[in-house]
Order: sequence, then structure tokens, then C-alpha cells
Amino acid sequence: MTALSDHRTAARPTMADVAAEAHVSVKTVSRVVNHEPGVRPDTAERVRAVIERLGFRRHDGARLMRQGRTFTIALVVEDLANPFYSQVGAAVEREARIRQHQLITASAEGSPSRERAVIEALVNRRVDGIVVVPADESASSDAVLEASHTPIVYMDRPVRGTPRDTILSDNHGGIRSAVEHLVAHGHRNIAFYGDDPAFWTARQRRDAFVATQQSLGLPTTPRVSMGPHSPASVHESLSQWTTGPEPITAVITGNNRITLAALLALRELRLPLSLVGYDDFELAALIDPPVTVVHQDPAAMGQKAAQQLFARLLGDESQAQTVVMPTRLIVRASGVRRGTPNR
Amino acid sequence: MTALSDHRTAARPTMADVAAEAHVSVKTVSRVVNHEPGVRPDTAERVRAVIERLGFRRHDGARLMRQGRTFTIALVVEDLANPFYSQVGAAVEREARIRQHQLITASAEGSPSRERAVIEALVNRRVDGIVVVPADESASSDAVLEASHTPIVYMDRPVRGTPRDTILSDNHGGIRSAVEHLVAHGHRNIAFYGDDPAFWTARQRRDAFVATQQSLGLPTTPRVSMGPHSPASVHESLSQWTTGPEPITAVITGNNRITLAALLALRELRLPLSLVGYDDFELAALIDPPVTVVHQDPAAMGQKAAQQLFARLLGDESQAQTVVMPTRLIVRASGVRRGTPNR
DNA sequence: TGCGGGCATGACAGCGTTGTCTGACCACCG
DNA sequence: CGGTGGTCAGACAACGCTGTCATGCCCGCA
Repeated sequence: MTALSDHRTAARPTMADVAAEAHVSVKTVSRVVNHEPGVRPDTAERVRAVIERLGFRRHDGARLMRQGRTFTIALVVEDLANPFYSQVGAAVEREARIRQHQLITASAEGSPSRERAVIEALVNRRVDGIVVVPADESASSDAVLEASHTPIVYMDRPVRGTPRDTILSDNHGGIRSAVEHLVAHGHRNIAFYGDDPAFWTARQRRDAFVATQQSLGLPTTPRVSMGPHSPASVHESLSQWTTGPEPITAVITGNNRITLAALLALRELRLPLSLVGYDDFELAALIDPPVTVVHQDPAAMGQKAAQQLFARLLGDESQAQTVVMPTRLIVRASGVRRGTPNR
Repeated sequence: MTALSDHRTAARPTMADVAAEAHVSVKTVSRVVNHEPGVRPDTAERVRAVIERLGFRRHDGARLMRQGRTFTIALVVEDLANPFYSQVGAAVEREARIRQHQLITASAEGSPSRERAVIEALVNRRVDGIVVVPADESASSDAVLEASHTPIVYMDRPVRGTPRDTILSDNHGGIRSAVEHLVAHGHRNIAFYGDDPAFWTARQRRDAFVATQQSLGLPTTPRVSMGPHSPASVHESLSQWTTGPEPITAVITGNNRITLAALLALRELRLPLSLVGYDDFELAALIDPPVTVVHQDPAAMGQKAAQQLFARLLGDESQAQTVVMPTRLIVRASGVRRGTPNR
């Protein structure tokens, strides 16, 4: 254990060291370091010289503990490597940085218990606030947060119980725009592939699909398949739905990964179906055919969440609000009719 | 400023509160909280009950300050939203989490001065160690780190000066495998599009390209174009190099973004050139034609960097080492000859 | 010469923990 | 019955900094 601390025990001068060397009190050093007034220029200069010479750096841990806040916020997501979350992360970090805060990021890997553990650790560190993409709607960690009075903003999915600031994407509107787009291009038989219905967003999008179909008077033959999906699972139902009566001519996919699976399946089956995917992705324009997508803006969502959090940190005591961020349909060739509709 | 602290001043019980309530000393509470021996079961039980009742949570900031380390590491990259870095980030966070550490992520946005500021802030917080993708080779922040004795691991790019642990990707091998692959498919006139030569990796890859061309006895007509690149800039030189004498039949791109630019340019020009890109990307298999790539493994690099950092934290005092991670050529259709070579 | 007032500086406590050391109490033994 | 040793518990200082308050000094003015 001695080795462990070598790099710390080694001559890290404190204010006391500087004070002794400069023949002033610790408080004066503090004043100089923090640019507080009331220090004679020559004294300040002397102190600065010693600081320079000893290589002193203020210990922010001590400082922050004295001051009661940590100038740190945290972001808890499912998987940092997922482009959606990494864009959220970049946006949140940016908001934090311009406000002199630091960002701790943590992955809960989709596990509520891990999420709880992670959040407890963050609360114990007294992070000033947390942005969470909750792993489940019951949010077992919510009680912890309640007790700790740590401000929190939920993202992408709501949580039952105490009302909290929540930033959502307009799942309903997004799906509706997708369906309407396809209908405008003459499609009437459309399939929907959604993610695991354990996810709130997956259910939202499915329900929006069904509702839109009904409101537009489309055939309501159940062509909804919920995940988790693989290229193989998509493949299977696709080959059914394209061969029976009223074969589908278009597909809507409920997220990134499913879009990928569907594209692979479509390619294998050599089916020229139209496709609209939920979530934009890099290079969507380069796929053949270019994929039309419902774009939600993760950067904007992250930014909004961080801004809301900082508003709370600055004392905004208004009622918790839910913000629904608009989506945008990016039309590329894939939504346009290619197969021959059979009626 | 009062509002600012509402959520903190509000009843956050300390060990002293618990101690008073349980009629024991603070130290005993500490013992119970930390599962230290030497507390009678009934006393411990009483203390636990009070802890539960008051909702006490240990203040890790205070604890860590007493103990001298923070159980925090940091990752400094250029842009968290870039898939390469986000995968690195996910891997580093994972390594940190399984070791009970937390990860602070920060973007330097490619600016050396911002990087310096960010690193100074991290050092001031006494993070236990830092993984950095340095913005430039001179690494002005290195002096700060030297003085603070904070362990550091550099990633993706080396830094001049004091030797440090460095995790690099095998740029030379990667490019060589790309060139050899193309040559094996009959290509002899190959162009290289690299990123801004201000980047060390960009220069490495360019140099590797030139060297490999020479060693394989290929025509050494200079068909190297360094960035920054846009689809337009690629477009321009492409149309030149495909029309003059000894027209090129294949292209190698030096990173993700350039691959994208090149794909767009090739599509516009309707040129059936072969393409090998540096960096794999999601959906590369779905592009038409599927893009052959040199795959570097960001997750493995991040993991390796974190592991090396933790080894240092645990007292590994051996000499700084540079690890070069292998790359892997993922052959998809795009490397295969499609255009008609003109000889 | 004495005094009020401002300025520069310092002493001290405290943020919430933990490490060290001391002490009370009890049991056991010769 | 006194000494010894073990167990449980607490007092106190310290981590490095900042907020509060006190002090000393010099200046100007009556």
C-alpha cells in the first residue's frame, strides 16, 4: 500500500507550505490564489512567486468540501458507446464545461440494480445534480435521490412517482410523420418493427404506429413485431408479410439497431420495400437506397436536460416540467415507393 | 445565493447527527458505516437503525480527502460524440467502474489551450490518474502533470518529452495491409486521402502509404492529398487523378470522416473505384459497395489504456512503455477490383 | 497629541470524515 | 485479591481549504 500513494505523498505543497515560505498567513495565500481583494501588490507578488517556485496547486477537493458543493454533475446512461448516448454525453459535458463544472459519466448497462448502485455512489459524492436515462420506469433509485435532495433530470424515458423534470422525444409525432410520409407515397400495408416492449420508448412508438394507422383508416392487419430483434427475426416475419394477402410494401423500424437488422434482412431477401427508420445515423445517406429516418436530436436533448438541471442548481423552484422535443423526418430515397403496390 | 444551496443545506445528516441520536461517538458510527471490527452487535444495530431513520449517507468527498485519493480517473478527448472516442470512453468507464472508480470525461475540442485548462482542473481535483488523447505533440500540459505526479497514459498519439505510457494503433501496419490488399487485387495506381497533417496519426498514415508504395515497387506518382477534406475537395482531385495518365483505380482514406467524404464524391462522380477506409464504422457493410476497412479497436485501446493506468495506480514503477495495438483489415466488397484497370 | 477609520493581514474554527491513541470495563489467572 | 490482557468505545487531531472575526498599523484630522 505504500507504493500506491507514492505519487500523492510526494511533495504536493499546500497553502501552509506556501505561507511559511512567503512569510505570510495561510489566509493570505488563499486570498492571492482566489484573487480576493485586500492584499498589497507586493505581498501578492511575493506569494505568487513562491506558488510558482513550489508548484503549488489549490486542492479543489478541500475547497469544495468547505464550500459545500462539488461543481460536478453526472450523467447516467445505458451504454456510452451507443451513438445516441454519446451525443447526449457530449452535449451535457459541453454545458457543464462552460459553467465550470465537471461531468462524471457512468453506464448502468441497462440494469436497474446497477443504476441504483451508480446513483448512490454519485449521491455519496455529493454531485450537484444528475441527468439520468432511467433503466426502468419504477426507478428504484428515485427514493435515494428524493432523500438526498439532489436535483435530477430524466431523459428519453419518464419515471413513475414523484414528478421530475423530464426531457422526452416526440415519439408519437415522429412515428406519425413516418406513417404519413409512407401513405403519401401510396403505401397502405406497412409493417412496424419495434424494440423490446420492456422499453417505454418501444411501447410508445408501437402505440403511435397503431393509432396512426387507425386514424388514417389503413388496414389494421396486425403487422407489428416487437423485439428484441435480430436480422434473422426480421427476416422471418418479413418473408411472411410480403407473401400473404395484402403484402406489405413498406417497413418502419423503431430504432437504430432494428433499422440495421431490417436493412440486412431486406438485402438478403432482395426485397425493394420502402423503409423509414427511427433515429438518424451517420451515413444513412450512403446506404443504398438512402434511408429515410425520423431524426431525434440527441445533442439538443442533452443540452436541454443539462440546461434544465443547471436552472435547478441556480435555484429554479418551479414545478417539475416535461419537455417533449420535436422530431424531424429526413426524407431520403428509402421512403419513396419502389416496389409495385398490389392494389 | 441562498436558493442555490437549498438542496444541500436541507437536512443532510452527518455522522455527528447519527452519533448524537444513537448515543455513541462519531468514531463508532464511522466504524459501523465502514464495517470495521470492534463494535458490539447490539451497538452496531442501534447505529444502523439511526442511520436508516435519518437517511444518513457517508460524504465521500470528506472521506476521500482524509484518505488522500479520490477514486476518480479522467479521460480527456477531442470530441465525445465521435464514435471512436465514445467507444474508448465506454471501455475506460467500464474498467473504472469494476475497480470502484468514477470517470470524469472532458472534451478539449482539439484545442491545446483548452486541453491544458481541462487537465489543470483535473489535477486540482486530484483525480488519481488521467487518460489523454493529446491535442498536440508538444503537450503543454505535460509539465503540469509532471509536477503533480499524476499518472497519465497517452492514447492514439504520442507526446514529445518525458517518456509516458502510450497506447497507439498500428498505423503503419494498418495502411500497409490496405495497400497490399489493393495490390493483391490488381491495383497499382492508388490515391491516398489523409487528414490534416497537423495530426500525428495523419502523418503516420501518409508516411506509411508512401513507404509501402515504394517497397512494393508501385508507381510513386504523388497521389497523396492531405486534409482537412470535404466531399468537394476530394471530388476535385479525384476527377483529376482518374482522367490523367495512369489513372488511379483505388483510393485509401485516412479516417472515418474522409471515408465519408470520399464515398460521397465517388457517388457523385459515378466512379467505380475501389476503396479502403481507415477506421471501421457502423453500417460499413451496408454501404454500396460494402466498404473494406482497416479496423482499429477503440474499445481495446481504451481498455488497455485504463489497465495500464490502474497498474500505475497500484504501484507499478516500471519504465514507461508504448503499446502498439494491431489493426485488422476487414475485407468487404469495396476493395475488390471493379473498375477496369487500364493496363 | 489623540482618535476615528480604512486597509492589510492573521488567528481560529469548521467542512465531514478517518487514523491514532487512550481509557473504561470485564474476565481470567495465579 | 491484584495483575494482565482483551474488547469495545471515545477524544482528539488532521486532511487542505475558506469564512468570520480580530488585530495592528498608518493616515488624516481636530
